[in-house]
Amino acid sequence: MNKKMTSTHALKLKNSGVYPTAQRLAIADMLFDRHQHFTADSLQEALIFNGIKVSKATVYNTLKLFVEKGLVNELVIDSQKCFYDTNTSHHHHFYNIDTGELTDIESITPKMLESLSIPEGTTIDNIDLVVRLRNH
Amino acid sequence: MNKKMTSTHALKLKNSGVYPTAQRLAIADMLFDRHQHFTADSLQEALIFNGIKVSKATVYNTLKLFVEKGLVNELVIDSQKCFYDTNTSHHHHFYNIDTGELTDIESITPKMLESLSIPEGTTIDNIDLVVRLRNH
DNA sequence: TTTATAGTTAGACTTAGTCTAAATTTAAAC
DNA sequence: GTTTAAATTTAGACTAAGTCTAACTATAAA
Repeated sequence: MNKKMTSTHALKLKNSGVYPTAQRLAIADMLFDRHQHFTADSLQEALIFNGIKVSKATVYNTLKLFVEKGLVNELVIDSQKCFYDTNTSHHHHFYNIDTGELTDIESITPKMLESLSIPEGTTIDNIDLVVRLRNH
Repeated sequence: MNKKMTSTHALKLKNSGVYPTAQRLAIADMLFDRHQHFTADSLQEALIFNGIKVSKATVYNTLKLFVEKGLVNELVIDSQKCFYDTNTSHHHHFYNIDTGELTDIESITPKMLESLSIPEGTTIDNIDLVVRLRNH
């Protein structure tokens, strides 16, 4: 498993113009095998749990770099901490404020918004739509 | 101006089940005369600028209370700080990540999303749609 | 007036994230 | 292989937003 995966990830980094250092590869290995949501903190914990020691500064630097290069997306879901998503396709989110659970709403269209079907046992607290602009 | 306004705001607080203390009224006077976007910090600065001394704890407590009572809305626009909005009607936002400018998109319908007209001189960086759920 | 309750306060504390300057790694040149 | 230069990583100090606590103050009710 590891040999092949690692080289795949190394290639993925190189193709995005990211020099594949040991730490970046360790982080890529943690993230890119499946789509997932995580925070800087949860990522570092997972690394440490797997015996990989990476400093906080490197975790933050690497995430910033991966976001710049389009390898992960930044999610503004909570005002207190930043979430990341390895699913970089255009999609949206359910966020359960009681459980903290974050799940994808794949390929929503404006029409679907009208009759959005939500997970069982939950009610909508609010819907936030934020259009982030840049000056050009 | 002040006598009438103050009593209007006192009434507004009472109607929402908020006991109108001096500090809460001072905050209500700052906020409710017009719809506006603000942070806990900018609110406290504005109060101090107007010679009204209110502690940080009270600013946070009061905002939490006002949110609970539906007098202001909490906006998750930025992962670093919480924005508030005195416009509690259902609407969405443009957020200019270069200037920090936050403006309303009033009464957007799913259909309007398809052909959203954005402010001159800007491009869309991303659109985040978050559906916040509660367990019931 | 007293007493109980609610609200306010300063400042210590927490948490997420940034910054800095030194140490390490790597690539390239010799 | 060594040396050198550039990029990366690191620990830990620092910042900013927000929470907590325990003392103090104001208010309401008896």
